[in-house]
Amino acid sequence: MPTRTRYAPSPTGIPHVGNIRTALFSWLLARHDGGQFVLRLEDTDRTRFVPESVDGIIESLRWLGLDYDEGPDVGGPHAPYVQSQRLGRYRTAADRLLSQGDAYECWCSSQRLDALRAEQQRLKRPPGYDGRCRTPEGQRAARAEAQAEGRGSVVRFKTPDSGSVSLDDAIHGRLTFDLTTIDDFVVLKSDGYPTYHLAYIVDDEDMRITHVLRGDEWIPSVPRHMLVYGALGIEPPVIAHTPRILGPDGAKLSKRHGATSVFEYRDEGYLPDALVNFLALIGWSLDDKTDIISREQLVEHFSLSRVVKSPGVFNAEKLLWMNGVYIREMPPERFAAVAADWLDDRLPPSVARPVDRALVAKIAPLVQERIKLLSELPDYCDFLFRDDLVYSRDELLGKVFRDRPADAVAVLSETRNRIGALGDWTTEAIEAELRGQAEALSLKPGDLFSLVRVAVTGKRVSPPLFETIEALGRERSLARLDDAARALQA
RNA sequence: GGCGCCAUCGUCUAGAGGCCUAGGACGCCGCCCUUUCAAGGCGGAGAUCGCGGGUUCGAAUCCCGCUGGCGCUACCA
Repeated sequence: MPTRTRYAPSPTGIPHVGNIRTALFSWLLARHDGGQFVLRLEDTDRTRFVPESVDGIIESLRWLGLDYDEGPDVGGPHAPYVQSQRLGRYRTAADRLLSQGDAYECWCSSQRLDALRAEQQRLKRPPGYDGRCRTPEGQRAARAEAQAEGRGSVVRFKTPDSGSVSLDDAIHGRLTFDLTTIDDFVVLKSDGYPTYHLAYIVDDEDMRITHVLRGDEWIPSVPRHMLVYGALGIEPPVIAHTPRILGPDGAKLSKRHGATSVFEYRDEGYLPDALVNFLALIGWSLDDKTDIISREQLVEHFSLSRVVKSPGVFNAEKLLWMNGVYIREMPPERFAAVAADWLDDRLPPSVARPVDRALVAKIAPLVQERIKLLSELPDYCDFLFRDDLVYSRDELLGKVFRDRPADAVAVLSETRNRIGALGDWTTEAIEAELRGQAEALSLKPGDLFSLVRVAVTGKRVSPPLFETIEALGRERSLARLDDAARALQA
């Protein structure tokens, strides 16, 4: 039987890195085993449904490279892959439970249920359905009230009053639950939609899912699920409860900890491969020393047996470091292409589009080894693509020329003349000339270079100076030296 | 309150009785390299393996208890 896993998010918002990590594990497992990965939308809660989130889910998987073999937009042999389009399947299952006596119709109002719960809490008793509709008399009375008020019924699973059920979790090992504390739970809502407890089981069975991976916040629901599997005569798939991803304070990862959606990471300039690598290592490891691991290696080595049980804190600094590693490891041509696209998107509108790809190709290797985020690109090299530099007098002069601006002007003009007279406009020639000038003026090389750097780039931090000047070209470089000198005289 | 899950450096983790005077990585601190910024190299600090009992010649590793953190406790997933 081929391994089939699925990612079954409910379309209620933008994909969260926590959910995505579970999706990643599911994808890795399917790919490792040469099986299939399925996308299914669990949209049974009409009150929380956010239509746009469907595109977000699909786009986030696409961006991360987690391709699926079957899903709402690509179809497949078990279509439809959207729960709201499969209501008949759940109705059939619920009817079977009803006819078998494993479930019953419950007509209790939500007001009664709320009041019941409040009372139970007040008495410090475990909250739970009291079973009113479980008895013919109770049910008759409740139905009469409901029909008088025009309310419908739900289908409730009849949980045994005693005994226990257990699951051999692929990550946690054997989990056993005492049924005495489990109340009768709803499997079909009054609007005809199923609850998660019924829907996922029916769908996984229909779709031949062999391995279910989900967050460990689902563990408390396991006994209910085991009961449903049993009543429906379904052999449970392998079930694995994955550890959760926490924020730095140990609480659930949320917006106040920083970015939580994969799109935020994409838009900040993280690389999908870096995020995949990082996420894979929260809760899973290859060995005692591997931290940079390719997608292919991940697929080759992934195993549920190496997934840990304990929750992991999202270490944003490590992700940042890792992204830098991935940027540096990109083939230079590829980085240049990515950089050009990024600059096209992010450079100020005043810069002509599309950006000069040849220029990008020249500067890209120099910035590639200095940035950790693609979003640092514009700051690092915008000076190459615009000529409207604004000089800060303080930055231009620095500490060295602070009290002698006239000297700085003279130095700038000499630099202009020296490199203007250069025969070869090469990095080597420019460097030799500037070093010669520094020596002639008995200036520390760094002091001269800083001044020239700000003049040419407008910043104190830039890619290496000589290469930068070469890339800028003779004409533009000379003009900037002039501009900077003028700015100091103004 | 009830039920449950988890527990190794600040963080991600390695560790499945002796290989551990607990390894790697991020971060942090030095030094080196250096035209800025990075990157890189070298070195360092950092965990009495939550606590207490057992079992054993020997425990981070097995058992029990405790504590702490977290989760669930909806006609949400």
